[in-house]
Amino acid sequence: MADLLSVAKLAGVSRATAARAFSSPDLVRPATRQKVFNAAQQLAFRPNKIAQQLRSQATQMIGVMVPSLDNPVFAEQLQAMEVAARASGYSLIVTTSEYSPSREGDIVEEMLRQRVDGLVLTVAEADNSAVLDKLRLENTPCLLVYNPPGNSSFPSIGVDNRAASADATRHLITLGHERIGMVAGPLLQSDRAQQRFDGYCHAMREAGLIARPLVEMARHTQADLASLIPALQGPDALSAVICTNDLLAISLIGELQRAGFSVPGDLSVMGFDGIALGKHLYPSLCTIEQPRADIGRTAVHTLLAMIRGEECTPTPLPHALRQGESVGIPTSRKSTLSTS
Amino acid sequence: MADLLSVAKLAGVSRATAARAFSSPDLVRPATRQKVFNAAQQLAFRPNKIAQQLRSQATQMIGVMVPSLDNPVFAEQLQAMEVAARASGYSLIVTTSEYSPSREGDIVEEMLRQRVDGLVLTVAEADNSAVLDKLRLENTPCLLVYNPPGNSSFPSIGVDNRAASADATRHLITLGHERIGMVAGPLLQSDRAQQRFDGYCHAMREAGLIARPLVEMARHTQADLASLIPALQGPDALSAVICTNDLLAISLIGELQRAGFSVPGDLSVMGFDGIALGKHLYPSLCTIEQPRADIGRTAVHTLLAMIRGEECTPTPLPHALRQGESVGIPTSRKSTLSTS
DNA sequence: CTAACAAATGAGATCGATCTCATTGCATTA
DNA sequence: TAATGCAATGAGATCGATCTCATTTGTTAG
Repeated sequence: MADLLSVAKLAGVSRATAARAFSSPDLVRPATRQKVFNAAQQLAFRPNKIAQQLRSQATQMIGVMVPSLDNPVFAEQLQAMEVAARASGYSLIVTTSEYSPSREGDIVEEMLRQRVDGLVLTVAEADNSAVLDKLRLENTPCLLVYNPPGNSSFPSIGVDNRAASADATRHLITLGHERIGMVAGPLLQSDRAQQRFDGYCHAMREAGLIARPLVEMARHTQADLASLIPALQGPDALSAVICTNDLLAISLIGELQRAGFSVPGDLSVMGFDGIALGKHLYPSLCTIEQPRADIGRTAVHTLLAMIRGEECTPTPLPHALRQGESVGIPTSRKSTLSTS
Repeated sequence: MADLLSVAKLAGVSRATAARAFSSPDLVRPATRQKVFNAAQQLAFRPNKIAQQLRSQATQMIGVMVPSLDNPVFAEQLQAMEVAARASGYSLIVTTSEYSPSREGDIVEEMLRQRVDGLVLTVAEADNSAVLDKLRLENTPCLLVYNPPGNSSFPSIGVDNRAASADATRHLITLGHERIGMVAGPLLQSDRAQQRFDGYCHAMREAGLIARPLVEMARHTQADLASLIPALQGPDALSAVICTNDLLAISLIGELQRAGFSVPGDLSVMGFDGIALGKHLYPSLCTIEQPRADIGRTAVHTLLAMIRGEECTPTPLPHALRQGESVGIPTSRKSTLSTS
């Protein structure tokens, strides 16, 4: 590959002049400039970013780590990040931790060696994370996404999980539900799940209702109906559940229907995340919508500000309740209404 | 950040020895090695990949371009690629073209400047692509994913779209469907959609049935029922449709159900891609499963082989028909069966 | 005890672009 | 014509790691 030196030679100028022709054209006489450009064209010169990065001590690269791209929440966030980064001249190095804290460490170390200008991470547990402990000692700007701000001492982009979950719960309560449960993946799989459970408990208590224990599924994004069945029977049977993520909710709805239950007839189901697909299902998924694209964009812009050396204290982004057909009026209430 | 030189100084050795302590430890006397390691530890030395890359003329980075991460097909492929790449010591620079050929050009140029060791691309149209024309003149290894091999002269990883689509069609024909249609996004949005239509036409003709014209939806992954309604009415009403991708199929099913149609009662719907979610819906999505993770892994391994200088002529990966509840026996046939 | 050879280490160049500082060139003015 | 000044250009150092080649140290045999 042709380098600047060969371009300079062909143009009959020094490296310095050739470099200037590109980076500060007005410092070079038009005739000279043209000679350089012609030579560059002829040799198919392509500037070497590696050399620029070494010289300038900046890579214009952002390191991104998400748990998994198999979950549309992260993929959709990443899509927005990529567009925003590119618009600012930055590239993304994308990695996935597969929810494994040990991999988190290796990945971040690798990115630091690559001298990324900044990091955007979604870690398993922000409050108890070896990676973050290490990063606190570094001076590479670092931003969390989806992880609740907590004590991690890193700026964080995302919604207020606790409030959002409480809103979801209140929505069900307003519709007349009283026996509401929460369904999650393996316990404490993520700090967000924990916060969402807190929000649920809070809203239940607030309404004078009793919060049920978390119903744990074996997998993070796939429901096994058997674990839930007990809670759907007897006098205390749930009339509604909130799932800690949309994929879980969608698969739960599928399982319920396949088993002959009606949604929302027999059970109202809410999700959490607001992945795009949810809108197009039937019944459409009632869920808490996290502004995924907005989160991605904001993350990039906030990180770029940090890289520029500005102080940043991001505020939580607004969540929204997305109405959907997967939630209805509880059966008991319906009969009450019809007989009144 | 501490560099090798300061480590060398602190250890009281030359740069060369310090470097050797890391890259070829057996060339350095154990005692010296230890001195270097101690100094490195003390200064929190972290090797600078940029310098290594400049020196070695290799980045251990793969440039990846997909149309959009909003479609789980690409996200799931990318997830597998990332894991495979990391396992081989490579990192991914991830970009999205948003289905825009002009952006494809900018993105690839940017990656070439970054001196990625190789490229994995999914382009809009492989047979008529400005980017690929340019890349043919470069010597950066390049691999296509999902794009049919065609005349692009680049190795390509993916399934045989034509055969897969024909298989889907035959599946419906075997069940007794005769009035089968195909639903796609905006025409020729991608070469794959075209091939899938070809396969459908082929299988129809083969069975002595008439292939219907493609039903085009305004958007690539979202169905608008109105465009399809005409084809569902009259004596020639369709009994089954194949969608060119799963998202389209899922949203079509939702729209149909919402409008009071039964799936598969009134219309059988097949998808194409095999995204994970399809299995958990009710009705579960009958679809052609592309081995997305396998495609991602194979892409990485094939590209690495190309980078090593090996010749590669990848063969299409096997697709599979995934049975699902969204497809059933046609009503007419059902009555025939029950009366016989 | 020293020649001969191997092991260990160091000096300096290299990868490609860019920055600083010095120098040349040209024009304007006294 | 010579002096002053700015515009244009070049020489060389720099970023950090590594490779080649030369040199030194250490070891063993004669």
